[in-house]
Amino acid sequence: MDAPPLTRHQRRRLLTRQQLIQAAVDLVLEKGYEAVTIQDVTDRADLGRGTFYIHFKDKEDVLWAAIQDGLQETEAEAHSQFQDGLPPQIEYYGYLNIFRHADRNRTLYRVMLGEQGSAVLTGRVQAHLAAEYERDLAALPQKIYTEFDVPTEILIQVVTGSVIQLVRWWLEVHNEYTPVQMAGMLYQSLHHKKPPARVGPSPLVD
Amino acid sequence: MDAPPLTRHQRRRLLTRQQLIQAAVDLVLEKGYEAVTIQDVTDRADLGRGTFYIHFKDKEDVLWAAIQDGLQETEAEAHSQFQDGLPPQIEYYGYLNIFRHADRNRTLYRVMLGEQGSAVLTGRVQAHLAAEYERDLAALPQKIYTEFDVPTEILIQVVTGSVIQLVRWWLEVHNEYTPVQMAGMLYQSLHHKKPPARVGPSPLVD
Amino acid sequence: MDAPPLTRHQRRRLLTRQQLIQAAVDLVLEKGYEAVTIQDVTDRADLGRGTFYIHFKDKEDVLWAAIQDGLQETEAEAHSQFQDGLPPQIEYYGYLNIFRHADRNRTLYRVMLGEQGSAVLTGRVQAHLAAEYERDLAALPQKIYTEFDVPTEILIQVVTGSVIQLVRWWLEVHNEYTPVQMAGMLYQSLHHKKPPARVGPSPLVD
Amino acid sequence: MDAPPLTRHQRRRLLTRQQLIQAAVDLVLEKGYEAVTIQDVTDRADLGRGTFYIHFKDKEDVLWAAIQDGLQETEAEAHSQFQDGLPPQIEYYGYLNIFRHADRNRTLYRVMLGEQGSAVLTGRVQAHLAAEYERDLAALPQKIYTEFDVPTEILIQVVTGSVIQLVRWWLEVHNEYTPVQMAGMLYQSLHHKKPPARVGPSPLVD
DNA sequence: GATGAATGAGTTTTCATTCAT
DNA sequence: TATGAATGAAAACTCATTCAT
Repeated sequence: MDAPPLTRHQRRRLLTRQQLIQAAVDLVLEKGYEAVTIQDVTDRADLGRGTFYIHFKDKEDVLWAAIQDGLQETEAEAHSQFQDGLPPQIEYYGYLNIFRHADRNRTLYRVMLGEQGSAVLTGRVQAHLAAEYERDLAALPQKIYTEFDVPTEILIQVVTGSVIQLVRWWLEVHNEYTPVQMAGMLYQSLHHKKPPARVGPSPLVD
Repeated sequence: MDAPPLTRHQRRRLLTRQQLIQAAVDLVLEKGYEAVTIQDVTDRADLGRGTFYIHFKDKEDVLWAAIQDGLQETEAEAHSQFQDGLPPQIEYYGYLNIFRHADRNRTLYRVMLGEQGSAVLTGRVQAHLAAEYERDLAALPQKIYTEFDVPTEILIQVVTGSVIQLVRWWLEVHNEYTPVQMAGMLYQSLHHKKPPARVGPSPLVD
Repeated sequence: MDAPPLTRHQRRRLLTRQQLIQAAVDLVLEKGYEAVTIQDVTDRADLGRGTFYIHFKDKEDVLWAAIQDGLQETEAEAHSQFQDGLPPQIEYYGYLNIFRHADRNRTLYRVMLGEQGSAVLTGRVQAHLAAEYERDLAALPQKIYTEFDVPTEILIQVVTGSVIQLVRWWLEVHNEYTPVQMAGMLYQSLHHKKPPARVGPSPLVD
Repeated sequence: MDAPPLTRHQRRRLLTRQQLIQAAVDLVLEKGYEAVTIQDVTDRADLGRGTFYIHFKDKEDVLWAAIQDGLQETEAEAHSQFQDGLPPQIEYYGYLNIFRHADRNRTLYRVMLGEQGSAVLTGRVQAHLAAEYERDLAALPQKIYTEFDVPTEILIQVVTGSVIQLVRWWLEVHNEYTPVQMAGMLYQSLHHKKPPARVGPSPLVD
């Protein structure tokens, strides 16, 4: 976990890569996935045409790189929060984590999930979330939702479908809801229970 | 509702149009929205290049035409069913109607909702469903879901997100669930109640 | 063998094709095979960029089309000459036929055989000549050259190698030899016999 | 002829150069002259991109260097053989020398003469052989071939064309002929005489 | 209305080459 | 000397669209 010492060459390479990713994400949000060309990206990043191909294969490749960075960060945050035991109503905190991360990375999330993005990439994000959710469910001691005999695979689709659509709507449509409110409303809608009361000063405050 | 008598010319024109729509939908499912070209479509439909432009403006235009036909048919079916009063658990029958129609138009629904389609078009489908759902909700005498103080706009996102994702999953992943089972499981997941028991021979049997 | 009546469309298509072939051959002679681009060709033929791809796959494709036309014509001429019996010293007339045709199609032959052309295409020409020569040898009543027990496959290489190199040299280097002289000298070199004397007015005069 | 003592630096430099030449020749045989890029060469030689330009100007430059090495070696061998007087049927030994050297450098010769190579380079090889042959002819006391009054310049083309085509064929097509057999058959074909009988143990045995 | 040859703008992609390390 | 990231010019190639028939 030590930060590996990077040569100047490597640092330069990494910077160029980040510039390309940033330019690609911004442009997709502005013009829509299909309308963005590789040339747009290199122009925006102020790099030579060929430089793109040193780092990425095509448009999908850059964006998937951007998305993976985002997903990884979300997960890392989630896992770091619950190192000493899971609270009841764990799902609520899962939702909250997603809304918070989306709030801090609005551009990326709109590209990941929105109409400006690519159906293929959104599909991959959904599949990724579904897999992660399934893993988390399997790790839980008590089974949730099972009172209704609905198979896990179905529940996963319902939850991921709801979450993704709600985040998309939240980021696209003008509204004043906070991440805490959004997570609470989603929790209520799906679980038919009040979300945990906010008590005292907390690291989870938004 | 009377079938208007068509001239030979009109019938020929309509046939050409249908051939283009069918070719476009099939090709999008096979190669993905982005990869399909107008030439692909006319080649598959066995028509001249220019013929396309007599009927449609561009790729999006044909597919949106296909989708609108599909959506219109789904709604027509739904509304014809409940002409003499709404049953309790009306939502269940709404879900069921969608799954049934999707079952009979698998290719079209996969193009409408799946990864092969276009994010823009799927977005429009979602917006369409959301608007329709909102209309239906407003028309209902009793408010549903309101016990939890979740605003309608949020509920609409949760429901449409769930429905779309579940239909998508159902059509893409191999599974043996029937439309009745799917609607039932979705109803349970969202409403936390058993779906209506199936009683006797019924026009709603799948 | 009737000339098929061509529609105006087909005639136009054929003309465009010929324009592309002519432009390609001329340009290869001027700049060399490798240096010629598709754009050069369409510019020279005064046609749109994309038109090329309606007719040909790539550079090699146009040139091979040109070459095949040339080879076909040479063969047709040869076969039309000897319809009523083969003269003695038949090889001489074969050589003569080639030099005459090359003389009338200097540009094409220089592209086919010369340094400006492509090694791949020249290889194909050689293979074509070799195959044709083998066919002709097999059809001859008396065997030639066999006094030395050199296998046919070897002789074919010696003859085609000599012919091609000699035609190439003749077309590239400034010299005043006529086709009849060239054929005579080649015949002497390979067969160690005087070529047939030229007697009286003859359709074979150059 | 003394081996000059090389510094460590010079030895390293020479090795790099040889690696580039070897990589270039191998790649041309594999993919064809046109398809090979400088990057292919440096990748295959496991060297940095820029290194190429320290040693060579371009693709043609490396290959011509390789070819010159080959030609020089062939000539050196030829001249070392006949230091104490020319045998009769000297041409036979010239042919044999070429086939032997080609046999020991099959890859290089296929690149030099074959379809995978460049028409320009093959042209240069032919010109080189022709010049050398002309020099050798001029040095001979007795004139050969002149019984037929064929000018030397023509004979040179016939001989070099035959030799090159025969070597090319021999290396490309599967066959079991030895260099001695090939030289003998070529000698018979061109000179219409038996090649010299092989007598006793000899340094010329293959 | 249907056809399909021709168009040429727009993109992707490759590659030789440079240059700071 | 060797490196390899970056460059950007140059080509290939595709495709939507037009238009004469």
